[in-house]
Amino acid sequence: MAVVSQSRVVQDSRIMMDSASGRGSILGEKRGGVAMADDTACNGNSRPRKHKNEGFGDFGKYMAEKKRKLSLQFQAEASDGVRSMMEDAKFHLTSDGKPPSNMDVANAAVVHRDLTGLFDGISIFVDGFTIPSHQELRELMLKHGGRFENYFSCDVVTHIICSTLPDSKIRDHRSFSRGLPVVKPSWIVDSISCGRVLPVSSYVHERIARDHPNQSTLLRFLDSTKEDSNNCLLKKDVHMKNQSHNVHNPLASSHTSSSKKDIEHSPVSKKGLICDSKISSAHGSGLESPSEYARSHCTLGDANFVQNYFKNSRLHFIGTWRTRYQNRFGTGRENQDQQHDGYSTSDNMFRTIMHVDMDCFFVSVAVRNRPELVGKPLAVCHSDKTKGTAEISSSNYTARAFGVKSGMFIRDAKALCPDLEVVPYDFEGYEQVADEFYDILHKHCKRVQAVSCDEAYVDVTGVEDPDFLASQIRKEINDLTKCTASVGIAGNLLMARIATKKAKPDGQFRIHPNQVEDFLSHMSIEDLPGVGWSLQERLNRKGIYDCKQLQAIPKEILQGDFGVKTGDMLWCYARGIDNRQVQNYQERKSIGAEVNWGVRFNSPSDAHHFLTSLCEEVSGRLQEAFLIGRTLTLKIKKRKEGAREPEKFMGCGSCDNLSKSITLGCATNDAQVMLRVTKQIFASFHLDIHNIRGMGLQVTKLEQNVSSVYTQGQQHQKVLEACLQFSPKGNLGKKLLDDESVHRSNATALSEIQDRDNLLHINHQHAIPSDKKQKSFKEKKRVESFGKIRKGPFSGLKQPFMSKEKERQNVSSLPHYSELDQSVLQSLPPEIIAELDNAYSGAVIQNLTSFKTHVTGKRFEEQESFPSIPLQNILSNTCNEKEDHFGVQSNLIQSLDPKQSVGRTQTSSFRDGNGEPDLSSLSLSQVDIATLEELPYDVREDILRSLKTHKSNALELVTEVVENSNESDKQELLLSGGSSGLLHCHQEAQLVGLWDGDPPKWIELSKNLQGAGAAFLQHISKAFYAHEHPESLSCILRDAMHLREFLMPMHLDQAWEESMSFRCCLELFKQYLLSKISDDLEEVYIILHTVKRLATEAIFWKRIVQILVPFIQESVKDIYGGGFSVMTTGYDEI
DNA sequence: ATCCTCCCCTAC
DNA sequence: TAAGGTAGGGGAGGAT
Ligand SMILES: Nc1ccn([C@H]2C[C@H](O)[C@@H](COP(=O)(O)OP(=O)(O)OP(=O)(O)O)O2)c(=O)n1
Ligand SMILES: [Mg+2]
Ligand SMILES: [Mg+2]
Repeated sequence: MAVVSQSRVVQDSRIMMDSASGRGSILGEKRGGVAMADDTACNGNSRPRKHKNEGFGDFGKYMAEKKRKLSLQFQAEASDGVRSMMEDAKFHLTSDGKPPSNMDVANAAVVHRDLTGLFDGISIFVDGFTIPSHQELRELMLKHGGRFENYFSCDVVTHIICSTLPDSKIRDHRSFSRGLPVVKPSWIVDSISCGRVLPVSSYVHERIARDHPNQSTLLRFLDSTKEDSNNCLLKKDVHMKNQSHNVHNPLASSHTSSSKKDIEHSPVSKKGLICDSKISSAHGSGLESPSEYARSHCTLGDANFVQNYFKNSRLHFIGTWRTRYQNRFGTGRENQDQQHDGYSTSDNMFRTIMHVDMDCFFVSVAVRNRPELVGKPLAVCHSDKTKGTAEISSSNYTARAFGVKSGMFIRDAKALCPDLEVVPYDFEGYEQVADEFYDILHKHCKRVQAVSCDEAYVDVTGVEDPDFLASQIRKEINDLTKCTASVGIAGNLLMARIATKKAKPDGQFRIHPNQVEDFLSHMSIEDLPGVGWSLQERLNRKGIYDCKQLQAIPKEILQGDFGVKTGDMLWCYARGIDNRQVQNYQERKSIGAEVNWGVRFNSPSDAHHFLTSLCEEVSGRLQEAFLIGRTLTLKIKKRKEGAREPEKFMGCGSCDNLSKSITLGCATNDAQVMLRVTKQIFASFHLDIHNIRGMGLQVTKLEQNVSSVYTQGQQHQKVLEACLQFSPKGNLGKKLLDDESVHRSNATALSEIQDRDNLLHINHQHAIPSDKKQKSFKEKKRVESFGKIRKGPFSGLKQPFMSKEKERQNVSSLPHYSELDQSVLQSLPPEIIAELDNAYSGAVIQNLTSFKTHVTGKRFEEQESFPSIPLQNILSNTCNEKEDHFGVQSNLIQSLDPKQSVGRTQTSSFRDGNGEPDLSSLSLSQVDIATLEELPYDVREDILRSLKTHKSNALELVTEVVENSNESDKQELLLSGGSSGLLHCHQEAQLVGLWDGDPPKWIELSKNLQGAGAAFLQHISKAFYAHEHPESLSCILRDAMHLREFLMPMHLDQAWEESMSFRCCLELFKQYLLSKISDDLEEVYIILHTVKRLATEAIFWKRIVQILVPFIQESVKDIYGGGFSVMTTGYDEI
């Protein structure tokens, strides 16, 4: 089931069409454009400065340092009062807070010998995740006379370095390595240790060596041209680990913000914008093959283009900053009051809002320790070329006096200000200063809304002297970061923001309520936040230039002209009204990645490779956020007809934007699933790949990925199996078999499973690839899901049951695709779909797409992209079963919700119409809790999982269930993690009553555990015994903390979230905290904060917190009522 | 009315 | 030579 919507061709309004953008008006009002049209840049005496590559590549080091600091800081707080231990801890730390790394070893060797020329003539390109890291390898190479290439070019690079090689990488290297040796990083480390360059032979990756023995030119050609490259995408074993999510390093600037303001402030008058002569004369294809240099810096020359690009993109840095911030400081959602949305929602309360923004942030960071630059006009930019098209990221106030602004091309900036000095990017510096900045803000107030890495709103309502607080904060920022910040203070976010503008640089400004009107009446509309290039144009066209004029327009008119909300916004803002609240936390609604620079393809396989990178990138980000999503949107920038190679180097130029989306029946974060869908969308465009200038992938309809922890993993599998196989009288079987009619809902819920059985036991075994041993965790999960489904003993109920005999017969061959019930297919979890899809080489997803497309009456324009199997086959084949399937399901719905007869829940709507059996289309409110709670846990779990659950929805529902449960059920349900009832499993049974006995049961249990949490458990076991009479977990924890660095699982295997040790840790805390909630809330508080601190350092703990906090919060709510928050902030306040 | 998709706009 | 990303708000228009 997939919805495919039709694409539309859209004009790009954001990225300026080079200098030609001035023509935007031709295209109507949605033109954003800027551009200094003047090509004849002044040839000022710029002092060329070698900055390139100096500022980046070291982000990891900052992160390590940050980690170390956090460690120490944590230590100080966690062991508070235990000074001597703290000293101990410090003593144990190495310089970077970790055990000595390979690099340390290598460095140690250097001390003894002069190896500065060791790697003379050797130039490496590092591919993917390595140990030592990319950055460390770079340093090692540079230090020892070698070269380090950020981009792959077979002309320069002599060795490719990489650690682990997923299949996909092998393929990449075949086409990209051009016969160069692909060696392990230890070759470098060992060579340094030995003081000579060791032969690569023992460091070569065998698989590449085997697959790819010194490829001849001919072979290479064949390899890269065979449409085999297409297939290879299907087979890629996607490993996310070497993604670039943690990377943040880079530079860049965009034309983006140049939109309105640049026009306004540009020395070139608005009407004076000049057409790009190249464009106006363009008649040819507009396609020029990139120069050798360009080639090596675009998608054509770099197998890891996406990753490398992001490492250097400033916009990527600021765009992804928020995620890193939340990972460090937590979501802060605990502090969220109830929301006031909208600009005009009435809110009587008088507030005091502070807006804090660093002055010319990137420049300030660069200048921190370079006093010699003070006073000069400065800009942060990748390039210092007088004719360059690199963008200015930030300029200082001296340079701004010349008109130099963010987003401007360097050549234009140089034209305005020939003395402009360029300083390089320093992404780790920005990250560090931002951390310090927020540390200070958090220290003063817990209601902080992070706008960006250099900017935040703070609600300081109730503070007696906000001006003093502002000066205090500014001083602290300046002292700590050596950068200046400005502060605006007012009664709402809008006015505070405006006040900051007035305050800059290095100042503060307060707008009292009675000054608002005065202040605004003199203000141009484009200075209103929210009014960009487009709105400004539209307003100007109506003769409106300042707020006073805007105020004269009745709200209804504005709403008619600009839309209800926008009109409201304009009306309110013109009067200084803004009732938005300071929001600590905002739930993420989409995750995406796009690249619109350096994108050039020569063959479909280039494009497919790029799509693969995008999918891996997005999949990785989803996984890091523990999210899955249902809708994939592919966005493509296509060279506009007649547009030439852009003026901006490797830019996308003037483009049409195409976009199309597909909604899956089941949310996913699997790169392979995403890739198939994405490739399908891509194919449907039928583009000449030469015209593609940019692509992006976005995932929406996000849900929390609970399945990775409980529902679809091994545990759940075992529960079901145990229940079905060994306990026919257990909940599940009993209710069903004993009393069908009474427990109809049970049966119907199970019918879903059963239907899957019908579908899957035909093929579940052959669907499992033979090379299981190298299969990923996900693969394993799928395998087990199949196992679960085939075990169903309820086959006699309604559907024909396939005997074990027949089952076996079918092992060797796939049933014809048309034998599969499409409607059942749709309701399968993504893992299973992916598995089936693999077995049918992509036909499943393709057909799900068409199925839904047909059913909803939408059509693809591009028929060819559609499956070869006639729709009738699918429908006719499934007709009978569908009746049952849907009928049964609708029974479930009805029984769940006897009161409501919402259209969707009616039987008929399931039978006819779109035939969508998707439980997820139900809203939670349609589910009758009373019925639900009668279900056995397993069934309940299935239903909950089927329901559309984003974030805490599932939890809320479960909480409701819990509230209505009897005490023992409640305890059990709670213990099992909120949304899963897994305690029947014998393994799970071990996790019950972890604190029973003396010593508590977990001590014994932890002895036999391995994996992520085992080290932690064993350490606190020791701490437990070290205490004569341990009175609380918090004191055990505190004493164990000085060994904290050993408690941080560094290498999590893929199944860590389901490992016994992880679950044991989780249960340990859950059960303990539960027992403390009623009589020792302080203990609960301390524990949660301690764990939350650990969470800043390791994903293991982050996950613990993610599960633990909402869970405990709910329980606290049960006992103390709402409004009682266990967590105040992510960083200790109070 | 309300939802959904496909955009555009805005901000950093 | 260069690194034009990311996410939310919201409007138009169609389906229900
Ligand atoms: N088009 C843009 C806008 C901003 N930034 C980066 C560089 C800025 O330093 C940082 C913060 O953006 P601000 O809007 O706060 O601008 P500055 O801090 O540079 O200047 P100001 O003093 O006006 O705040 O984001 C960028 O790279 N490109
Ligand atoms: Mg700033
Ligand atoms: Mg800012």
